[in-house]
Order: sequence, then structure tokens, then C-alpha cells
Amino acid sequence: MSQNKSFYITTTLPYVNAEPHIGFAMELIHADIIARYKELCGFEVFFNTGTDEHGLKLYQKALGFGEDPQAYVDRYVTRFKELKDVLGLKEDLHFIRTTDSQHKKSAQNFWELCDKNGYIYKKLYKTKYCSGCELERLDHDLINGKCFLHPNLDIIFLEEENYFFKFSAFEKPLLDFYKNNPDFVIPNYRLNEIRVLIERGLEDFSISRLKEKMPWGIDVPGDDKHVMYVWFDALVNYISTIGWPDSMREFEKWWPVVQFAGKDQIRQQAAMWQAMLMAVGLPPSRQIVIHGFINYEGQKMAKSLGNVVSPQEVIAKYGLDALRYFIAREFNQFEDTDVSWDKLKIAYNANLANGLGNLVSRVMKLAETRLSQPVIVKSLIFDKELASFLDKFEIQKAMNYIWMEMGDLDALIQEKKPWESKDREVIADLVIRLAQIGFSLTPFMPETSAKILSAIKENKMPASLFPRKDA
RNA sequence: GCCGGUGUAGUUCAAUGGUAGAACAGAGGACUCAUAAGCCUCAAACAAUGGUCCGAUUCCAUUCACCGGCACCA
Repeated sequence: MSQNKSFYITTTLPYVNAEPHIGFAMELIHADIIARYKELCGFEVFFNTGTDEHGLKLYQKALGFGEDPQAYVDRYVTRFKELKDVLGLKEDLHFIRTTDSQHKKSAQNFWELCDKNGYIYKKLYKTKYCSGCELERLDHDLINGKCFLHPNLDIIFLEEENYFFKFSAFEKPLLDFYKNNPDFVIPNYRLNEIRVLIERGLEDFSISRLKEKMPWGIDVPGDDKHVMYVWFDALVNYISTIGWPDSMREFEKWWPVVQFAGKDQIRQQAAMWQAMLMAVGLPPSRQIVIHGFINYEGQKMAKSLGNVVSPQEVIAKYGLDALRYFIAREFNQFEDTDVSWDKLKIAYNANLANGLGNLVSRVMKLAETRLSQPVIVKSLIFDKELASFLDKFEIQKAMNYIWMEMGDLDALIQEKKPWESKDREVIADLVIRLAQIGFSLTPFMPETSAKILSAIKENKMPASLFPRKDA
């Protein structure tokens, strides 16, 4: 039974056309917390992330720099790869690039299988083209049927052949699937959004681009005029990274996956990707956990507004585990979060300096001065209540639970007054309770947790874990 | 425009058809193991209007405000 406890978790793959931002850091850290938790529960864990590297935008950006697209993405990908160290992610994190040859092959196999099963067909696709912009225009760029930049020019209708995926064939299968798996998407109201969408009827979507216009993609098998549309290939990463289809034993060991994704990803992850899996006869994902976005003082973060908060800045100011703490507890897990430097400072002082840091100091000072030997702590496991939150991926509630335990411990110290009684048993009991808290923090704040547990082992008050920030 | 959601103390959140809970921030107090931290006490809120009900913050309707989704954008 305990032989094959395996757990597969992934983030989405961000597009490599910008610096990693704090929203993606949140997704990674959430996933990392769950991955670490599962590992501590005895699971073998596969933790996947990576980068999405094809498509028009990257192609144009690379051309803009006069650079080969591959060279361009190679340059950018390091900014994402280094997140493992920057954010303190699990060492054995798997990082997949959609330009990896193994992934490309897998995506092509996936395409072929979809095709063989009758879910891919070729169709003339009408695009609207503005001769003034020399660009294709979408409907929302048009005002009274004319390009908003060139209202005196007629829009030209171009036709090109594209491959399409028979998304429409999956209306009923998807709705049935959601019905039988009401917890498929967390939080569940997110599932309603796409359910409504599907009930209104699905349209097939284009999954290829003409190579002569946009060559930066994976070749469509058996047709050298087309490349795959970027997200079709990108979604396949969730199975190519665990060896599909070459190592089916590996694949079957890990699949299905728990996916962490942002709220802009619901349709792609919960509908399109699931339909694609159905098309090739693979089981659906296990669950999809949807997080909200992070705003700054009520506004979207944007380079143009100069209000982007980078994870590196937060770490520089408060340290890595403080960033992980903010993300895990101070940020809303499922709704949008409004951050500001002021709020971060208040949260830091209240909960890390006055809360956790001070608690460790006072307990360990008592232990160090009153106990001649370190307290022997027997092996620790997660509290039932804490585990029940984490089993439901409720990271924020889990953290609140730990902080409640800390509050109880502070109150207990006050009640027992061990600095008067000098009662060794009481102090040893406090140390054991602190050890439990330290252990509980392991998935969330691994460094801090290790410091607490080793301070207990050495029976020494550690240096201030989170000094107050008074400036 | 269509569909869905939200509106609770200064702030962030919770619960509930019958005295609305907490955390942080604020005021005060006794203590001292601790990072002027911790503990105790205090102050502070149900968007508006109408309806159902013995009774509504909770259910219904309307209004106002805010947010999300409405597909080829990766």
C-alpha cells in the first residue's frame, strides 16, 4: 500500500516574454508548499514547472532584438530557472521547456493521436486584415467594421487553411465530467464560469499557424506548411514532462496531476486541456487549484505604471521565508490580493517579529537558562486539523491554524509564569509545543523551521529570527 | 449588453432567522522569560430602501457601488 504513494503537482508554464513576477512566484510557492507537505507525508513527489517558449509574441520580440528566437528564449529562460534558488523551491523540481526536444516529440505524438482519433481537421479560416496596419485585426479592434487606426480603409478578409480541434465534440463529456467531479476545480465557483460557457455551446478552435507567417512553433506532423499553435503544444507539457508516451510506466506512476493555475487559465486548463486529454483517451487531471491575482494599492501591477513588486525586492527587504510567509498567509489564496509595502511591513512586524520570532526567543531563552539538557523531541507529525486543511490545498487556512497555535502558546507561557516557578517540566513542555510549531512550518518556511528545530536540539536561544523593522 | 459574485469595525476577514466573532492598527493596565515583544481590558461595523416573518445583518425584490466571466490572447 505504502509502496506506490505518488503525487504529481504542476504549475502552469509562464510565457517567457517578461521577467518572472510575484504572481507567478505565488503559484510556485503554493505548489512548493503542497509538494513539501506531501513529501513529509510519505509521498514520492513529482513537482513540475517550466516555460512556454513558442508563439507569435516571442517570435516578434526576438526579431525586434534582431535575435534568433531560440537564442532569445535561451537567454530569458535562465531568469525563470533561477527561481528555484531565489524562492527556495524543492531541489528536485522538474523544469520543462516547450523547446525541449523530448517535449516537441511528445507534442507531435499527441497531435498524431488526436488526428488518428478523428479530432483534428483542416478548415478555411477567415482572418480580417487591415492594409493600413499590415496586420491581422480581431473583432474588438474594429469600429463599425473598420480598423480603429485606419477607419477610412476597408478591412480585407483573408482566408487561410488552419487545422482545427473538434472542441465542440466535448460539450457533453466535459459537462458530465464536471457533474461527476464537482471538486475538480478549487474554488468550485470557478467551475461554474466555464460550465456556463460550455452550456452556451463550444466552437472548434484553430490549433495551427501557417509557417510562412509564423515559423516559431513545433512542426505539425505530416504537413510542413504548418506549426502548432503555441498553447496546444504548451498544454502537452503536463504529460510530456512525466514521459508520455515513451515511458508509459513513468507516466502511469504519476498521472493524474494536480494543477495550480491563475484565474485567467480556467478555460484552458479546465476545459480545453481536459478535452484534449479525452481526445487521446487519457484520464483527466486530478484537480485544478485556481489562485487570484496580486494588485498594488488597488491597481494592476504594470511596468508602465512602475508599480511592479518583484519577489526579489521583497526578499531583499524581508528575507525569503518572509516572502513565503506573505504569500502563504497574508495573500488571499483564491481571491485577488491588494498589496502595498506598508501592509507588508505591518504584517511582518505583527506576525513574524512579534509573533513567531519573539515566541522562539522567549521559549528558547527559558530553555537555555533553566534546562541543562536539550529537550528530547520524539518524531513529529502534522496535526490532524492542519493536515485536513492542506489535504484540501487550503494553504492560508493552514497557516492561520499554525498562528493560532502560536497565540495559544504565548498565552500558556503567560499563565504558567515559568520565569517565576522555574518549573522544568513546564519549560520542557513549552519546548515540545514549540517543536510542533516548528515542524508544522516546514512546508511553508523551510529555513525558519530548520532553525527552530536545531535551536531546540542545541538547547540554545537562536539569533533573532525576524528582527523588527521600525523604519 | 448578457451571466455570476461581493458590499460587516480604520484595515483584512468570520459566523448567524432571535445578545454580530477574530486578527492587525488605536487607547488604557498589571507584569518581565522575550525582538519596547507577550498577557489583560477598552473603543470600533451589518451599503440603501421596500417586502416576508412574532423577529432579518442573515431569505426575497429594487437601487447604488465594486469585482469576475463572456473563447484563438499567450
